Amino acid sequence: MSNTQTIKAGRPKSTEKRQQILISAGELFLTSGFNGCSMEMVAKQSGVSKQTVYSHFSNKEALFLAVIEDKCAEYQLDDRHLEVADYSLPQVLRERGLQIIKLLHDDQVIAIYRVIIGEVNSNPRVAKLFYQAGPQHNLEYLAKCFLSFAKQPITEKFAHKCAVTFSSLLHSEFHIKSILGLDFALSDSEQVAQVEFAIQQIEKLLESKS
Amino acid sequence: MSNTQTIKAGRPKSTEKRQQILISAGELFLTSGFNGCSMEMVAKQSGVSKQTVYSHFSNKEALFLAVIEDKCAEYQLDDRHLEVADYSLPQVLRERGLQIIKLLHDDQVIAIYRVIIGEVNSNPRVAKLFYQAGPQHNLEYLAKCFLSFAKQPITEKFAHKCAVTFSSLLHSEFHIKSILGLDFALSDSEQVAQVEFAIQQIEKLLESKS
DNA sequence: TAAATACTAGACTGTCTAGTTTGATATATA
DNA sequence: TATATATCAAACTAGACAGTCTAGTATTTA
Repeated sequence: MSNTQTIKAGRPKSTEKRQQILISAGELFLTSGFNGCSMEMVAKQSGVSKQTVYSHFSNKEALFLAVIEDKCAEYQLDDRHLEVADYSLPQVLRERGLQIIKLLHDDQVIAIYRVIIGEVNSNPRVAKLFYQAGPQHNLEYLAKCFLSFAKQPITEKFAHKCAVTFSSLLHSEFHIKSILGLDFALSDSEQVAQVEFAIQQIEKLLESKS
Repeated sequence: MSNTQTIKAGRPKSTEKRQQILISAGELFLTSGFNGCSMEMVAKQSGVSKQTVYSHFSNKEALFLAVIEDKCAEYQLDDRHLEVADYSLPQVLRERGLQIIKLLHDDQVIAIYRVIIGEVNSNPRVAKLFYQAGPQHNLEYLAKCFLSFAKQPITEKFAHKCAVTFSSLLHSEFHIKSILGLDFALSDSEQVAQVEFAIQQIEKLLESKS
């Protein structure tokens, strides 16, 4: 294999400019949507010429994809519960559950959902990428937690069922409301209550299986 | 009050044409999105001149709103369980639950979610209208069913909690997957199993309260 | 210094589309 | 029949925007 950082003659592309373009495009895409923002606006907001935008990203779709990849990385939750041996299942669910609810309350995250859904027809690949990096990864992680921390040994399939159920109960009704731009925000105490409720329901599910 | 069907001189607008425009615009909006279809395309597909489209709907947004209102009416579920006295709660939930899951599997319904979410920024009013006519109405109806058919008397608040929980369990993970354009479809037997699972969980919830 | 590439500013092309206008024809009421 | 409105077809306006091109300047390696 050749060097990934191929040495080229001439002036190198500025990574700062690339980063600035990604940041500005992120802001614009997430507030105005894919169609609602032009390459002109991206260039202006990043303090860069239009040609520079095109030199870093071959077209608008490529820029969109890069922005979404960037956002997925930025909003990745820590997957560190599995490494701590002396956690109990409720503790893990309590912590992770609250993290998830907080994430779903973030304006940027809601905007990502919205803009990706708005582009499903023209950019199905982006939707898949987002789903895998976000919701799916999260479900798989929850399933692993159930497998590791359940008192009774359980099957992978049942662990996944628990993960989906827990996740559904967390999302409750507020998630779709948030995406639809309606009033939805839970207060801090409501968020905690929602997590506790989900944990209770999951414990009943686990009991009925043992 | 004056007559709603005000008599006007001259040739009256054709209700058939109006209907045909609504149908064609519906197809186009739902398959290509709001930005993905032009008034030109709507006119052509309805076999009508562009001017006629504008004579029935003052602009593209008004047409969009009319289309969504139309679709909301078209996909309204029957609210007839409440009128039947000798239903049991599980029976009601079984029937209504399956109706809901079937509805969420309908391509048109999924497309409606998608196009409305894609237009939230520019048309928040449409999103609200849709939510009220669809998800919210459904939750309220479920809550009424819980109030009417629960064996033990329950509070309105708890009935609502049951409705939201039942609904969340039905939507499970497949709803967001469907909106994101990913593989999601449950087989008939999986649909039934999902409903039964939700009912079981709800019964546990009701027991723990009594 | 020479060759190569990045970057800028701005003009430019080609296309698309919401909405209007026009002038002719059709269909309703009185 | 006279009048009012609907409908059609087609041209038109006005603006937006993705992507290209140009010509000059800046920065890098060899």
